[in-house]
Amino acid sequence: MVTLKQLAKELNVSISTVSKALNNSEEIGEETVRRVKELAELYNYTPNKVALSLKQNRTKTIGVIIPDILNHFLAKVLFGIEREATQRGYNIMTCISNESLEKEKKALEVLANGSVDGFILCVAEETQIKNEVNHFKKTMSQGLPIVMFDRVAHDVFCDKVIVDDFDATYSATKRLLSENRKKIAFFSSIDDLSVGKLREHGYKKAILEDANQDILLLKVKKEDDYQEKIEAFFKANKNIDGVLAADSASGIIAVNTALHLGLRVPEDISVIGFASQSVSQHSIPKLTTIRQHAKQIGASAADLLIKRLEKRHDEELEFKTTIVKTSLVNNQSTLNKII
Amino acid sequence: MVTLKQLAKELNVSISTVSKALNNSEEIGEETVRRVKELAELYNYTPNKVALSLKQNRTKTIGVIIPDILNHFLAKVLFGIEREATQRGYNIMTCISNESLEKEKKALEVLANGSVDGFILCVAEETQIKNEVNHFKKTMSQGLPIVMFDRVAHDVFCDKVIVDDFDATYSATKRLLSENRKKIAFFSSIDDLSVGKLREHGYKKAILEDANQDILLLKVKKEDDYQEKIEAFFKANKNIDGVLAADSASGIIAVNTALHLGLRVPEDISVIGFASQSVSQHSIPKLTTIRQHAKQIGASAADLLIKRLEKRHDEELEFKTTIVKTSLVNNQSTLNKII
DNA sequence: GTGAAAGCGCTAACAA
DNA sequence: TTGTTAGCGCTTTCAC
Repeated sequence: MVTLKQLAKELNVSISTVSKALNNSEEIGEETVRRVKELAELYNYTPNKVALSLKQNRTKTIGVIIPDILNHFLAKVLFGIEREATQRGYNIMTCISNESLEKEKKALEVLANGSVDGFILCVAEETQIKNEVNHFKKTMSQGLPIVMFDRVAHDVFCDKVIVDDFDATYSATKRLLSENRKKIAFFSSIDDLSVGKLREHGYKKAILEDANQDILLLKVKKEDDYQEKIEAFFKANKNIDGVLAADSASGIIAVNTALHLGLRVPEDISVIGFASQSVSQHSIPKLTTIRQHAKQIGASAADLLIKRLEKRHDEELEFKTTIVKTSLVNNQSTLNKII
Repeated sequence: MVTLKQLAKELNVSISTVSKALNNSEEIGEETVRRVKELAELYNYTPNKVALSLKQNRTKTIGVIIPDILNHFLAKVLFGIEREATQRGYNIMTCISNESLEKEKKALEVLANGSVDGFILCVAEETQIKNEVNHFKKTMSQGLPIVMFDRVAHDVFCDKVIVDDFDATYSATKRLLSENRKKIAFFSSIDDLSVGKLREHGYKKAILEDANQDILLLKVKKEDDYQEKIEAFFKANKNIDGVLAADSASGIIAVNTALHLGLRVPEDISVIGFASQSVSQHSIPKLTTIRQHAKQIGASAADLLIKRLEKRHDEELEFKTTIVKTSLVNNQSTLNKII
């Protein structure tokens, strides 16, 4: 990499003259500016990012901590973050916590040494289970803002971007009820997560308060064979005519299992799941899905953080919680709406 | 962040003493070392990463350029890269090229200003179509090593990690032939990619040279409705009894479509696809899949790059191409092997 | 055993 | 209009 020093030497001017010329300072003569810019162009000069960061005490880099990059929703949020950040001149450093509290702490520490200006993160499962928040507070007290998305720690005051999980499953369940379904089950492999709990509550509210039916839960563990579990559940609970699936896999597998058992979808049984567009094609009929608008969640999170990073120092900025509404994409695993 | 300066002031010693004490230099007295370390501990001192980078002229950061983070295979490679890098004390800056040559160039430029010590990347689709390689060469000539994985540019001399795509589809096709299949089709939505071409060649070789059957290709575009296309293809080409799917979606959809059309899988038709473990569960029977060991690909790529970054300056290191062998996971969408 | 000083590449206040 | 200087935080050589 060519430096200001080298340009200065070659042009027989001082370093600061070169610097000012390149930054279009009014101070420098037209002719000099021209000469400097020409040589800079020729040598493909770009300011050294590290030196700039040191000088300006900010890196224009955002630390992103994701629990699981293989989760399609989280990957999509990352995509949204990256796009928004890039557009606004920020880079992202990505760490994967693997749902582990220890790794999450480590990632915060490693990046809080001047590498990044702030964090966007989704709280790890273990962290949520243990309800640990000190590492977040500590990081923020060091002057590094945090934006949490999807799974958030309620006891931490920071910007947040969340999904209306409760409303989403509440309305989806009502949707199944409007098809006159009498025995609606709820499948989940994420009942340890804050969002998993919210989704379950939405279902329960609709079932108990609006329909006076019984709750019917299937909780699957990540290491289970979903197909086996779901098939066994269908066999143990006859006449299930509706399924609401809280995670991305069990909706598709529910449809395929129902078909496998000779049921007609959606005539005999109606299924709604949380899934991406691509995964919703993995069943015939295609799965009716709750879309979370992951990209927009990512973009909003990046926007909130960058706004905070770029506010004037004297300016106060209240912590904000943005709710990104889900939408229901009607495919063929449900009937046309009746009510 | 507390700095050496502040510690020095508080301890009434010089900055260099503090620095040396913290770095366990022999020069400094035992007692001083103790005092310094105590205060550093108390204030939670960590060296400023940016200052270190500037001083040492290396960032311990790897730039990763991924064409599509929503592609499960690529996300998994990223996972492997991140893990290996973290273990070895490196951070990663992630950019997404979105399969665009322009963005790929931009990402290289943006990060080649001192932000990273080297790159790991998978060539964008547009770049492969236009066969453009100058931006890679330019980056390398600036002293930034590149490691390419999966889709590589053959005209660029650098470290590479690739999959044995040709062998994988060749053997998979032979596997179908060994089940005595007489009409084997090849589904692909990635025939623009280097790996897509290799996979097609592997299939063709087995069909033409080993079986003397006819080639039967279905090429799907990303924006197509896969279900429609595949169903139409099955209807237009009766008696297909084997499918080899080159991308991650069409295998699953092939199984589900076959079932939907009343065929028995694997009795009437046998299907093999490229897919992850989780996606292979999206059909009943589960899809027999070619596993690419994405995590290991990522880990190998990171290893190659870090080795190069950490070699002594006088040391020569030849460019290396690592081939990560695929393996076939036998699920129930194929018969038990006959031959 | 400890400290002063230089320097990594850059910007900006101040001097000329 | 241009140059000198200080300083961001750190390591390291060289004096003391």
